[in-house]
Amino acid sequence: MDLLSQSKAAPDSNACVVVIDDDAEFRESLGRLLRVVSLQSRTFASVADFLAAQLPDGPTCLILDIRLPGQSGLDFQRDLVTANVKLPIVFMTGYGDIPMTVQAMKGGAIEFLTKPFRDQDLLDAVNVGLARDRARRQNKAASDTLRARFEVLTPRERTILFRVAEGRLNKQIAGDMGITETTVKVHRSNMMKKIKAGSLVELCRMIDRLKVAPDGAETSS
Amino acid sequence: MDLLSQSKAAPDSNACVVVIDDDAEFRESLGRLLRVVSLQSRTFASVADFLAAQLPDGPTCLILDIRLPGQSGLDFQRDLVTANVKLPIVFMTGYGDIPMTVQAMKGGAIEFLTKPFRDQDLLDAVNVGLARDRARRQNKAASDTLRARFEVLTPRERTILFRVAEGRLNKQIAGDMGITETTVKVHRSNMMKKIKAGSLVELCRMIDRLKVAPDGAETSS
DNA sequence: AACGGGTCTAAACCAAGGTTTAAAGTTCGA
DNA sequence: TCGAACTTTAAACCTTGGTTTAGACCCGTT
Repeated sequence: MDLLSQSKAAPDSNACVVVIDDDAEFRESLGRLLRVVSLQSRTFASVADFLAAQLPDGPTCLILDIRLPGQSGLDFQRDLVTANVKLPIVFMTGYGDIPMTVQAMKGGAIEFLTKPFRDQDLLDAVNVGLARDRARRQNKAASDTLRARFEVLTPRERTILFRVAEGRLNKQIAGDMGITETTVKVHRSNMMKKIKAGSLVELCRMIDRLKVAPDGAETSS
Repeated sequence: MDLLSQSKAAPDSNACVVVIDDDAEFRESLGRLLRVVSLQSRTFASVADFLAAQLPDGPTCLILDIRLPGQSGLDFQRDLVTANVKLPIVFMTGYGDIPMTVQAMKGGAIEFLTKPFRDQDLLDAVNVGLARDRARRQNKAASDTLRARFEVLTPRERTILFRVAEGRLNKQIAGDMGITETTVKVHRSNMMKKIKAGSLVELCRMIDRLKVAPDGAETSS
């Protein structure tokens, strides 16, 4: 969102492609290819090297070789899934087989390319990956601000929030909780202000978003 | 997900596994295996044979050979995706390669098994497929009844429904449409009865479901 | 021409939501 | 112990939502 942010079509200001491959020449070749299409890239020889650096803060796509010194690409993918890190991954390999491919794709890989591959195939996959990560980040950002607002609610305000989201009336909520309707109204009013919901339907959608993405998970198309 | 898993939870009365493979002996062998775990199956030698029959009406999972007389398994998958038929597919093949695998998995396949495979691997995949189809059917059934109710709404009732779902007040809707608040209230009331929404939050969720699944699509986990 | 469905409205009424003011009890940490 | 945050309530008031009754108009079909 800066002054020069994507002049017009420019898909991203700070998108970054991370290449992990143990072949130095190949890494450089990929870096050049990406530069041609105006994509930043950072290259590493191993997973360990990548982990030693820090994650880019913009939309990111991983290009991973399957066979790597130390941890393999597939192992790394499994770790990322376990750690709930949803980086899009494009796999490359010279020595792949079908079970590896299935595992990679089940793990959510964007593409599984066998070397040698056409440059365009890689670029297409990277663009899909970046688009997916962009969408995921926007989604996550929205969920995070929502969660932050939810955190400041008092216990009473939270329970009333959920009752309201169930469609219960103030009167019913008051009965459920053993307090008066006035009190419910006060809590409800404070809750709506804190969570910045302008209407009941807005609140409803906020709640549903909170419930769907309890820890940053999401369903990308 | 073990061999006897059905005996206890009995996940389905009328689940059906459809096997399409040109090897008659193999078909029969699969049929026996499925019968052991109490799964109905129907076998076909080709896609054409399957299409000539009619789709089972319960939860279904397809087991497809890649290489088939006539249309190949991958072609058939592509057609199903195009036709928006979301049957879960488990692929089997004796002569697969990585691009095929990638295409199949991108197309939403549950599994891609290379012959020979372990019985348990197939059964696991079939159970995942059936579970997914079961969930999809439930989802679709709910969306369908909702859509049916939406269809009986008059044009006025529909526009008011959407305005309400945007969080607009009766007064604002009246202003937007150039009619009185009383009229809005009447349409709104009739609309709520016809669509069987007991509260505003219920309506809100109904609308969101209609919008998310405009033609039976859905996001399975 | 008669009928039904859809649209529109007024008037009157009741229920539910929302705000404000003012006050008081609890709990917990500084 | 003091203060801050949380919780609770009454009372009064206003807005919004929802229903009913009764009537009117338009339009297409029978």
